[in-house]
Amino acid sequence: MDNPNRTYTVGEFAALSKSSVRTLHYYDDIGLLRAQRDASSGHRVYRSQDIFKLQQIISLKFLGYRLEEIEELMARSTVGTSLTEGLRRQQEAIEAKQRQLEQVHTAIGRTVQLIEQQGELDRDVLFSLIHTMQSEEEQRQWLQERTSPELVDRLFNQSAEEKAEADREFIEFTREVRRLKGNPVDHPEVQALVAGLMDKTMARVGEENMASVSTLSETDLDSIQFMTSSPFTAEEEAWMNEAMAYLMTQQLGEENLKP
Amino acid sequence: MDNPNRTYTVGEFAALSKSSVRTLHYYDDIGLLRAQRDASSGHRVYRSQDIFKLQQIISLKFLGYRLEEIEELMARSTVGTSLTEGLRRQQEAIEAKQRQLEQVHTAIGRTVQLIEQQGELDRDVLFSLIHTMQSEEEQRQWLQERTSPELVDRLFNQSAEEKAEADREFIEFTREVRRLKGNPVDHPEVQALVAGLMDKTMARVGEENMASVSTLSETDLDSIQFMTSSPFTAEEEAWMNEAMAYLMTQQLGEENLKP
DNA sequence: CATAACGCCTCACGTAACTGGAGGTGCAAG
DNA sequence: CTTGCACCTCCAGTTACGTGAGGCGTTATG
Repeated sequence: MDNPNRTYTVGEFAALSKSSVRTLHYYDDIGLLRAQRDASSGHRVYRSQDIFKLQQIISLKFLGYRLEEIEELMARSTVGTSLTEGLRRQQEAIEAKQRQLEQVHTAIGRTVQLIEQQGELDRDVLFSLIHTMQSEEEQRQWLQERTSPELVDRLFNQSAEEKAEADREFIEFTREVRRLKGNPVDHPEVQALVAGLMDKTMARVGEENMASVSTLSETDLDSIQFMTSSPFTAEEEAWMNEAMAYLMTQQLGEENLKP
Repeated sequence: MDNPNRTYTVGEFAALSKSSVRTLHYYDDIGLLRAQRDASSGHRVYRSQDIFKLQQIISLKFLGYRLEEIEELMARSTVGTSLTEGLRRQQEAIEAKQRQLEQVHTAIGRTVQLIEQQGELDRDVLFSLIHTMQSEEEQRQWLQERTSPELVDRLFNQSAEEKAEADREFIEFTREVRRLKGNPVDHPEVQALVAGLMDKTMARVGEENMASVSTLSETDLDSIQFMTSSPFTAEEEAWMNEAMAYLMTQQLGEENLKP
C-alpha cells in the first residue's frame, strides 16, 4: 500500500487523475488546487490528500459546474439543502438539453432518410424541410394560441411514418412544380397539381377543423410565411397562386351550373 | 405582401431572424453572411434574399455544425450523399452526448434523493458516492476485462431502487464507522459491523461468482483503490482492516472447533 | 565527457461563438 | 439645444484548457 504521505510530481498526478499536466498547472494558476513547491527546483509537489480534492473537483465538473462555482462550493463546509437546490437546477438544465438533442436527433434522422430515398436533393428544398423541422415546436405553440387544440393535435401528433410520408409528398410536390413551371395556369396537369395540393391539405387539416383555420386573420397568415420558409422563388409562388385562383373560379362555376 | 426587393437594417434583420445585432455584425466580419453597405452612412443593408441564407445558417447550426463548416457547406451547390455522411457522424455525436447526459442526470437524481432522505451529508461521503456514480462505466469496463460477465451483470444491471438501496446502505455504513471508530476491534458492535459488511458484500457478489473475484491479482486490487474513492481516513481504513482480520481469525477458529 | 533525452518550469498565443462596453456619427423629436 | 435612438468601429473578455517556444536541471548513453 502506498503510504499516505508520499508526494507526487505534476506528471504522476496527472496520470493518476487522468487529467493533463496543463490542467493541473491551470488549476494551480487560478487557485482551485494549489500545489506546494520544491524550494530548490521550483517544481510543483502534490500530496496524497490532494487526490481527494482533485477527485471532488472532477466530480463536480462531471455534474456540470463551472470551475468558479466549484471553488465556491468547496470553500463551504456543509453540503446540504443549498446544494440540492443547485442540483435541481442542474437537473432541469440537463433535461432541457436532452429535449433539444432529441429534437435535433429526429430531425437529422428524417433528413438522412429523405436523402437516402430521394437521392440528390435540391438544397432549397432540403433547407426548407430542415427549417420546418427545426421550428416545429414554435409553430405548434403559435397555432395552439390561435386555433383549436384538436387541429394542433392532428397536425403535430403524427407518427414518424406519417411525418416521413408528409416529407416525401412535399418533395414530390416541389418536383412537380419545377417540372410544370412555365405552363399556363389552366394547363390540365397544373390544375391537377394544385387540386391535389388542396385535397391533401384538406385531408391533413380535417373538415371539422376548417372552421378554426378560417378564424386566422390576414396578419396571422403573413407571419406564418416567415415561419415556414418556402423553397420556391417569388415567380413560382405567384404562378401557383394564379393556378389556385383559376381552380377556385372553375369550381365555383361548376357549382353554379349544378342546380 | 412584402415586395421581394425591400431591404432591411441590421436591427430589423435581427428581429426577423431572432438573432442579435451583434451576431449579424459577427457573421459579417467573418464573412459568413456579408451585408451590403449604404454608401453614405456606412450602415449595413440586408436584402430579402439574405433571409434565406440566414435561415440556412441557423438550420445548419441547429444540426450542430460549426460556423466554419457551415460556410464550407454553403459554398457547395450540391447537397447529397456527402452531406449524409456528415449527418450520420453528427447523429453519432449526438447519441454519445445523450448517453453522457443521461448518466449525469441519473447521478444527480440519486444524489438529490440521498440528500432528501438523509438530510445533511458529510461532504466526503457525498463526493465518494458521486465519484462512484461518475466512474461506474469505467469500473464496469474494468471488471468486464478481468472477471466473468455474470458478475458484471449482477453488480451493475441493478434497478434504480436497488441502487438507491445500496447508496443508503453505504451511508448507513459510514455513519456506523464514525460512531464506533475508536473502539477496540474485538468490540461486539464493531465485529457486528464488519460481519454485516461482509455478508452484504457476499450477497451482492453472489456465491457463484466468488471464484472469479479471487482470480484478481494484488495489483488489480491496488488499482481498484484508485477508482473507488473512499470517504474514510487512513486510520479508519486501517482500523477496519484490523477488525476484518480479527473477524476472519474468529471464524477460522470456530470452523476448526466444529468437526 | 559531451550530448541527448526527460520532465519540469514560465510565458504567451489560439480556440468558438459570440457578448459587452467605450466612444463616435447622423438624424428626428421635444 | 439637447436628448434619444440606431447605427458604426474597435477593443476586451468569456471557458477550460491545448500547443508551442525557450530554458533549466538531472539522468542515460555513445
